[in-house]
Amino acid sequence: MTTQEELVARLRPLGMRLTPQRLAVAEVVVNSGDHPTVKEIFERVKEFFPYVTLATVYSTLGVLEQAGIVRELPFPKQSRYDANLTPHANLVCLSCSCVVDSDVGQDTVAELRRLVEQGASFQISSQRVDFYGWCPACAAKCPAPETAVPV
Amino acid sequence: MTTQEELVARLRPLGMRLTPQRLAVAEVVVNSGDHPTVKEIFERVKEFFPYVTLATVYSTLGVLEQAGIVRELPFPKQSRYDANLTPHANLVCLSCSCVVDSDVGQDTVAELRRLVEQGASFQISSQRVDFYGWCPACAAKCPAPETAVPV
DNA sequence: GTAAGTGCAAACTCTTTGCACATGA
DNA sequence: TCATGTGCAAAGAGTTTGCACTTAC
Repeated sequence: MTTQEELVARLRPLGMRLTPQRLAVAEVVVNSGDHPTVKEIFERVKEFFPYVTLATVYSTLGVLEQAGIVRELPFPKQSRYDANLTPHANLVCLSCSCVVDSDVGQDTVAELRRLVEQGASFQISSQRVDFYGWCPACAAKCPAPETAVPV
Repeated sequence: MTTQEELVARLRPLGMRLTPQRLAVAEVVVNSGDHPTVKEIFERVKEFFPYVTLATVYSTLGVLEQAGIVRELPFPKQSRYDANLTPHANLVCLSCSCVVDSDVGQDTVAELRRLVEQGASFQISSQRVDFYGWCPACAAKCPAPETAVPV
């Protein structure tokens, strides 16, 4: 949980203008355990700023991404946003569409990054690691279908 | 390099109707070392079928994805398609936008998958691993910018 | 005070859908 | 033969842009 004060302390040095709307967008993404879609971010911000528009949300997300605070995760039809930029894996449920960070594998992702950077002579600045499948709740409900297409 | 005959042998058992357009789309994606965008696939298929439409290309890509031949890789603003469904890492250049498979790290990706599947009790059916940065050619041209946003 | 941000509306682009004609099996 | 695919056109949806008013600094 990141407080508004902590967020301000983090964003101020970046030179961006801090408006209440921007703080709200940042707070929503940073404090969302899930990886919310733009529409979800919009809805959550609207609870505090009923007149906020999608244009402002998109604009702010772009600013926050440039500042290195969040990153866009394009999915089919829409993007989600992740505030965890450290090496990790996302778990994407093909049944309920929930997306959460895996709480294991971070070291292996970091190791993979080093391996690829050296072995492929490719200068890496960031990464995205997704695993698609079924979360425990959905796996319990229904046996895995034979054919499943990633979200 | 996959020949049309090999593709037919692979697609026939899947029960899908084999039209020349579908074969052309499949051939383009399977034989593209890069991970072409829908528009690029469209343009390449048009060399052989000048009257093909984007609707047919989209439809065919959906069929091929359901059949487990290709997978969609959503990027900001557009999707690319990958015919390599085995565990591997993609290298995405933030400068020239080229996307290629890493020729190292496959074992580590597979190991990471096992690790996550066991540790997170998440039933995995597929994965996407991207590293964003600068390909050797672009890294040589320009020093890495301080701030870079993933494609 | 002024450069930059917001809300609103329109525009843009990628993707999907509906339908008549064509075709693979 | 006939269920399914194709081409064409229009619609849908996510995202971006333009602009007058507002605001952080």
